[in-house]
Amino acid sequence: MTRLSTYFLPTEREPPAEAEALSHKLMVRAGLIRQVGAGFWTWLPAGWRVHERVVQIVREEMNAIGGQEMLMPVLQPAELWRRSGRYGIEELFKLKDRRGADLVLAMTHEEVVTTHVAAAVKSYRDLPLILYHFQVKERDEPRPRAGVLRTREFIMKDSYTFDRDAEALDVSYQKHVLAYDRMMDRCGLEWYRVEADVGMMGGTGAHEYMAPCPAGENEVAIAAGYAANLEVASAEAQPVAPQPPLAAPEVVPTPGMTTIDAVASALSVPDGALLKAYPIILDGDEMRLVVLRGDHRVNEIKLQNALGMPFRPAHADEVAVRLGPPGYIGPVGAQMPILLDAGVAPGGYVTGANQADAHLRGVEPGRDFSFERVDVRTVMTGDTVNGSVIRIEPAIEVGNIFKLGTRYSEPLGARYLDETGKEQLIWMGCYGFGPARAAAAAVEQSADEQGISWPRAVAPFDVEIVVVGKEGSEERAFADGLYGELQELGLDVLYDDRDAGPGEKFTDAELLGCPLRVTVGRRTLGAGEVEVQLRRGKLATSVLLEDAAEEIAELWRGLP
RNA sequence: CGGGGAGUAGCGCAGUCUGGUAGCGCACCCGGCUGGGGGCCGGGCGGUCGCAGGUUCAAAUCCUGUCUCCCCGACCA
Repeated sequence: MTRLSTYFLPTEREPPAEAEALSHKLMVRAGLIRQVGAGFWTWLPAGWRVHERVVQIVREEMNAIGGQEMLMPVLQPAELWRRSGRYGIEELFKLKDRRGADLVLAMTHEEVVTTHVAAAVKSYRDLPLILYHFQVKERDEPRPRAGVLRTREFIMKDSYTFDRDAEALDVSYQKHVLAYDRMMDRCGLEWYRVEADVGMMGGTGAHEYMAPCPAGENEVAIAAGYAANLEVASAEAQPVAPQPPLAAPEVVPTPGMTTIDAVASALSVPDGALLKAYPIILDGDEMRLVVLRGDHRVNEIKLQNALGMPFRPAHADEVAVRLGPPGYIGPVGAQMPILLDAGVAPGGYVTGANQADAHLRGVEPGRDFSFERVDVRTVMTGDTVNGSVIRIEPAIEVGNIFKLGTRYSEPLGARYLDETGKEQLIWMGCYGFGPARAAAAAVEQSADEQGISWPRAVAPFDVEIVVVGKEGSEERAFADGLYGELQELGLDVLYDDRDAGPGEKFTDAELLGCPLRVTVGRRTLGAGEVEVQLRRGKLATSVLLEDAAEEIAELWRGLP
């Protein structure tokens, strides 16, 4: 029953005052979603249709690679999470039942699915497996934001693969690459598959599926043939003008100049002619000096990955005691290992002199200090990969695929016997996909001044019929009939049969953004036609009354 | 967690400084006109001013506490 006169589609003329992101504003205005609390959202009927269309696409692609759909509970015993070592995670909602037993609201389902597999799988003959489900996930996010883009409760497709070894895991992973590529395409999104950080939980490889748009929370570095999350991106730095070489470093007075900017402008050299020293403390209280070009920034994720262990920036007093006055430190004479960033080309640089109010000029890496090469800087716009220039765009992470390895099979005891009767750990992968984010990304990428303009595959309805004419009129009668005919042709039709003005109906139709709008009014009816407008580009055409439904369906099939 | 902002009718807001009958636009309801881009006329409904305590003859307004929401940052296995 999708006559607008009886359908729950509360549209708003104005966006909520607190809304910032385009998708947030439009999805609320169009009557797709409503907020319940910080990070809690209701999907209204039309919004839920969008969500379910995305879900169906994901389901079909998962089934196509041999995925088996199931369902696991959100509420789980804390014990499982203690066993996997994830009970301490801040974002995990924890609660107690009436008997005082500790429970959690699951944020993903590795623990449960691995437990089942551990119990049931005995032999290499039982592998591989691809298990998945759509389920509510709960995360106590520090800061929910932007409508359904970042919420504390959301539905996610999670799949888990179980394989005999790393090579077999690669195969399962590759299947997911294929499935995910198709899901993103079918949702009508512009997207990139980017290299991603594997995070603290380890793992042996990860990609994220990113949909570029202004409201995105992630940044991706993109060049021809290259795409990576900025967190892990790597590229060639833009060169800086070489400085005249000196036989040995030379002290230059720089009173009060403790910033790159101040020193560079005092010496009339570009920022990139300086070397920046970033002192860090490792676990065992060891100090290291990370050295990179003055115009570059340390990427802490890359640095941590390069170190293979956590670190923290050194405090000012530690620097003063072990190296030199903060603001004037440098690699020359430093009594600690030096990590030199890959962005530093051979040549002479200006560095801190490890004494107050002085810098050194003509410092050459290798000649004046020894070092270990690392790649720990944040890539910038204009850097290059294989000669092509990097650009950086904000993007929404719609999905991610991740090789877990034995991270969960080990603590949860998921093992099997191989052909030789030897016990082996199962190799796992996990793969998430957020339908809500896919929907929001589609809105972000396709909206215009009038509202949403859905890709055909995820629109709440295929066609919206707008009838202009009062109850009992010839226009109404024709529109009523057309409504039925289009439905019989298999289209999802929204029929605006409200007793409202044409302006209001057109405005609402454009806000909701169904791919086709059919207008039935006296003007065209008299001419023996009805008007069909494509939401994208607002192109209007007319079709003859006799076979209007068939022609409209034909138009719809040809849409992107 | 740090910084900033906001809670008054369904939505968007004014009123708070300077205490004195709670307002505006849109939406909604009734009647009529209109019928291809939020049209017009007339008449209506709707609010414990986030919550609790305090000051006062009197509190949306002043004081104290508390809850909630938003934005920026941190964070986001």
